[in-house]
Amino acid sequence: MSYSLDQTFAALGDPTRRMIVETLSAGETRLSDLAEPFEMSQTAVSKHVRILSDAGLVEVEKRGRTRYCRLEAAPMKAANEWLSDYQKFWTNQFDNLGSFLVTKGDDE
Amino acid sequence: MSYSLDQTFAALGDPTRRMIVETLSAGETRLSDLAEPFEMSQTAVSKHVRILSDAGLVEVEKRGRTRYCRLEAAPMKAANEWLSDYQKFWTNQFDNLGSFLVTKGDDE
DNA sequence: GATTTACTCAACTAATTGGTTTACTAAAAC
DNA sequence: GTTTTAGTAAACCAATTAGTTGAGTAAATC
Repeated sequence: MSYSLDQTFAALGDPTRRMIVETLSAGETRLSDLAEPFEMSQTAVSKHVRILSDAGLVEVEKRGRTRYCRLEAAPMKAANEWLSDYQKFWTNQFDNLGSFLVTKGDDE
Repeated sequence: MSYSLDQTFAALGDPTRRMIVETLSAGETRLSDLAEPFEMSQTAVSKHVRILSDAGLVEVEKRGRTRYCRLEAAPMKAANEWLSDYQKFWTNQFDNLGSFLVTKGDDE
């Protein structure tokens, strides 16, 4: 139910794996089709998918001889929420001295 | 100006570094003070800060013999936006078949 | 039933990571 | 001016990562 932010962030810190996630956002995809666009062996892509599935970001289902992969976005929610806590630091550029506290409750 | 998502996500995929970010969100902190709560050498913490600063997440300023660290949240914005693209996959639990396209434009 | 397809598993390699210690520099304090 | 403080830099180590190849299995096709 709760996957670690460690695994989620680390899994997403690789361009191949983010590409896989992007592909899967279009819908369920066969492992071999996932691997096709990459210039690396299917074994390598399979390992990436394994890391994503260990992180809870991908579900792999075996039907016949084929592995179907689909996105499981739940862990991304936690990552997104963790990041959102820092939104105040990038929306306005405060002087990074905690001065944002003063503006708490203001409307624009 | 644009730091890589690779570096941002990878940097945040470590609990020590996320703790450092959390600490820095309270305001500028000396490197030695950052290191204090961790059960590892200051050198190790210094390396973590280096990774955060390479990722653009932390600015280090030398004043006298002391290094002052402060949060630079800008790269987190990009990471947050990347994640937000997948929000539709965790807000309602669609059957991961792209069926959300049908509901585009619905209210609630 | 032989062949092809879609994979996994195991073994290996090179590079990176996360940590250590020891030695050094530079600023501050005594 | 000696000592302490705050830090870096270099060398090292063990574990992990990102890839490879080669062999094997199980399902589909011919």
